[in-house]
Amino acid sequence: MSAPNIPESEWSVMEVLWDASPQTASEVAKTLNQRKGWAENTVRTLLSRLVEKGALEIVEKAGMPRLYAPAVKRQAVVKAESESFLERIFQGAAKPLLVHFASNARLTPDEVRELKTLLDQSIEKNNQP
Amino acid sequence: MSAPNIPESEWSVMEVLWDASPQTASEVAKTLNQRKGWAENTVRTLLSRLVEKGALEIVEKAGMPRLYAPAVKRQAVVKAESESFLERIFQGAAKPLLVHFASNARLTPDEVRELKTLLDQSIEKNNQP
DNA sequence: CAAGATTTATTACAAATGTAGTGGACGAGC
DNA sequence: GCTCGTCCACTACATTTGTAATAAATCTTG
Repeated sequence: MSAPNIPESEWSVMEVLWDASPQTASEVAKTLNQRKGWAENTVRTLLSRLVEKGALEIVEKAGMPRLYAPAVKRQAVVKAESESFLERIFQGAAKPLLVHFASNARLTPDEVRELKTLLDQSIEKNNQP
Repeated sequence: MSAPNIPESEWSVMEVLWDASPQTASEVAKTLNQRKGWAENTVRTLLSRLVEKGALEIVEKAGMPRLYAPAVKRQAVVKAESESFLERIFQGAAKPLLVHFASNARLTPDEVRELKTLLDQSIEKNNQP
């Protein structure tokens, strides 16, 4: 089951908790009420669904409201989502994807330099698998 | 409404028609039956939904089965999906996305060269907007 | 033209998603 | 102890998606 599937609105909840955790439901709700105008119960529902699918975990504290925290690393979910996106839209071919984003991105010269370095490293890695 | 939202299974249908069009429903169905094992009616349903949302158009021919053809360019939909993905997963920041895919991709030296060239061009473009 | 084959339209139905409302449990004050 | 505000669990309900089946219209062919 590795990285769970996280639809858009649940993703917003994860963001909040990846930013800072653990938090209580009402803290998360407050944030998302401001950001998205969502009702408290909406956020609570999303929290529950995320717990069910193993993306969040609950920290119980005697007498205190529960605290929620990510059970999966952002990195891992980003990776999974990225792979599925790559598969879906670019048939798994990374190059066209990179071409697409490289052509459309507005990057600073520094960023370009960094990326070029990364690309070079990716070759080296390929040579010693 | 520019580029319509196209979920995964509908995307498979689009692929078939972007590859070659126009085609009849049963032609598309035959292809997808092989690729995915889908029933004819499943494909017909997806075709209808895609017509409804304006992603496909029907070419009526007197006495002949209808032909379906894309009403939106692959390019355009790829662009829209890419933007939404970038927004959703990488908060709209192209660099982290590129870093992610550049680090994980297995690219040939030729591909790397090509991408580096593209990156350089992206800078030039930035300098004369 | 009747019967079967093909095409099209309508309907089905469960799971997932977006977005809450209701009602009960529990602790803080009056 | 009763009342009010929180917190939590359960329920709700429309849409979208995945995956078809059924029925109606039409074409083909004996």
